[in-house]
Amino acid sequence: MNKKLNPASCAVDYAFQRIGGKYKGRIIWYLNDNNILRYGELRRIVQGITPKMLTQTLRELEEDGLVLRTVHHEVPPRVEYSLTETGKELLPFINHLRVWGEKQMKLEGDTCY
Amino acid sequence: MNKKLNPASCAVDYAFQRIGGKYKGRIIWYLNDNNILRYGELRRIVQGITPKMLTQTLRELEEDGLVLRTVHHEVPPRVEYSLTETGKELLPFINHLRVWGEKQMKLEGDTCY
DNA sequence: CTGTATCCTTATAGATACTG
DNA sequence: CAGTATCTATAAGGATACAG
Repeated sequence: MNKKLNPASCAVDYAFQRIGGKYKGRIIWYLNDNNILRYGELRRIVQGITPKMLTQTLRELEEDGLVLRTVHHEVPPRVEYSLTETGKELLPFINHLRVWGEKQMKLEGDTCY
Repeated sequence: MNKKLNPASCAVDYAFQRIGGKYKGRIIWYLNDNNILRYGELRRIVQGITPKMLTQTLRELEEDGLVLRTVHHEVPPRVEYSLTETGKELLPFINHLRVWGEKQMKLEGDTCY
């Protein structure tokens, strides 16, 4: 352990850790094109996600500098999420991956549930 | 459950499932540029991986059509792994992700261990 | 509305020994 | 050389109730 990986492999691992996980890709994708979404909107759009996972995922994305969290101190409270510039830099790749995924799914006859 | 996701989010999830996991990104990256690597070579290069995980990961990549496994029936046995055309289509994505990761690591002052 | 807290289940990965 | 098998540990995710 604690052996030095070569820089290339290390960065690949690093990036996957930052955008891996069950919901991060989807959330980044939903926030594309300067979408600004509220907590409740994300909760509906990211179907099946529990509040715990949504909060946890958003916090990680925020700590990693990919997502901006804006709190409006109103009653009832309003919290909006959007992509940072760093997060937006990932959009072309997410999109590339999405296109690849769609192609693969067609080849395999898979459907989305 | 069993609700239909919209196609875009579905494909993103699909793709992440296919290339997620702790070692898949690295292995795909190591097999770039038409590299052909033997089991033992991968075992050395993917530092810290156990034979169980290496085999498991390679099998999944093979089943997903990203990696080609070629068995040479010799003594001692020789098994070579390479990227399929489908797998090669992911290289730009992996590479961009790697560049992004390197940039982020520099910003944060992270190092590779 | 936007979360937390707690407990529980499942998925993923690691250690180690062994085989054709 | 290229794996398997078995067991264990840890991480990730899910269910549910509740709070500011």
